Amino acid sequence: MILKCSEHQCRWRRRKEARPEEILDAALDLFTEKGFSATRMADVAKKAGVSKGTLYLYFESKEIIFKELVKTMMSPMVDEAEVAINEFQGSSAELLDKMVTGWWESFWHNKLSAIPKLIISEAGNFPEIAEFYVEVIVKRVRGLFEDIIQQGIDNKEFKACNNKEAARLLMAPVIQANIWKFSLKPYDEALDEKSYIRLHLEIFLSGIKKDDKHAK
Amino acid sequence: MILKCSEHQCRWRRRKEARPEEILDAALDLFTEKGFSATRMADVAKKAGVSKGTLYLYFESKEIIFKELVKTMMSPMVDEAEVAINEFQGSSAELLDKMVTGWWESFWHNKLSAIPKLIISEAGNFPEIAEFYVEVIVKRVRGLFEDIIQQGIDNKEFKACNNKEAARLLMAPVIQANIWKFSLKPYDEALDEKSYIRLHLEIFLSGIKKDDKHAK
DNA sequence: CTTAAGTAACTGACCGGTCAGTTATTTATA
DNA sequence: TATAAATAACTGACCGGTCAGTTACTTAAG
Repeated sequence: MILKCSEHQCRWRRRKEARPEEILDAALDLFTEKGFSATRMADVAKKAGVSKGTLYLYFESKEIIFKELVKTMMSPMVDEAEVAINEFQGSSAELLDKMVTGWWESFWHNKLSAIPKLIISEAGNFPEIAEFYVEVIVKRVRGLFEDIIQQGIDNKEFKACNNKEAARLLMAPVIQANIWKFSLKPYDEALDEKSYIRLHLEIFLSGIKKDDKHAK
Repeated sequence: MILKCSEHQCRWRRRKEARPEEILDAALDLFTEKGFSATRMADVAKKAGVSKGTLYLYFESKEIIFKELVKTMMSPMVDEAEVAINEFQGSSAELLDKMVTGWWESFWHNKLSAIPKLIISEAGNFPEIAEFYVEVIVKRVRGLFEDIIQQGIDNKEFKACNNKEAARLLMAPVIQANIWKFSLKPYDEALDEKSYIRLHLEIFLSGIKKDDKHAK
């Protein structure tokens, strides 16, 4: 019988397939905890259960690891949002509500929610990553909201207004809370995020909807 | 006649009084441009027109310089806001409008507006600074808005709602735009900030005001 | 089946460069 | 001259990335 290393005691195993994801996972955890610059490749290696040299067998550089995180792990989330919108039946207000509540919920509980704060923190020193993130994530997500709002304006559900500005305004409290979660939250007063978002939607939707025609 | 250095050519002059502010100014510029960690003390020294050693005659460490920036330059802005509120005559909605527009305007054009993004970026690695900032700036500013909103609720101008959440919601788009300005702006679509804030106030105030009693 | 030759995944000591902070020395000024 | 202010050379720790060598696994000949 052939005895593989896995059935013996051995210093390491060959696991070519599993390494990249394990390395990305370890990197995300450490980037989240310490930020990109302050994360040491030695620590990533240790957390991923490999040696430092192995990291460079799979990724050219620290920066490439960061970029790969955005590319391979975040983009799929936007795809999901797109699908959800296309399948939706109902008013624009209901769709916005569903999107914000849904996106919020799924994003808030996902490890990846640390990425926006990371990108913002490091944008100055890694312009390429920031540019990539804006093109691939920011503009796309915002575009979804812009379209829904424009639709609401067209069908007289919402007041006439600049839909691009409105989309940013709709997202701002969500993004703001997300960034806060990964920066000042430990030092600040607690916040009930669900209740916060519910109030946001109440105020925002009430503010953007056409006045009832019987109102003064 | 005694000829002072200033009247000769000389390698340097004694300027004990002027140094601290010049150093803080130089540091703020570089922190804004590169972030805290990526800023080199040698560059701060060069920009301030002194040698690296001189920095340490006036400040114990790089971190202390950062902390001092917040302490001596940002706090006075909160004082101003407090005064403006106390002097104001008018409705709560008008006061909120004035505060957001005014705070926005003055902050947006001030060098110090780079500090929030800096703090958020470095909060993980410099908890002491983050804690200090939250206590001295964040809670105080938010408190001002909380009070105005509560007043509006009490005098039936606003709907009953959680004033702490509402205060955060009012500030979120402003802070969000401020952070964006110092991170993703160079890579993102342009934004007319004045118009953006005007729309925010329209939607928010319209959303939080008590419904007209003749409305359905 | 056994095993020796071959391959590629993996390791970890090391290197070159960087940078916050220190100190021996020089210079401006009272 | 005395000394406070400022300099510039220096130190030592740190870290991203490299590479010569090691080991797990594969394969093919016997």
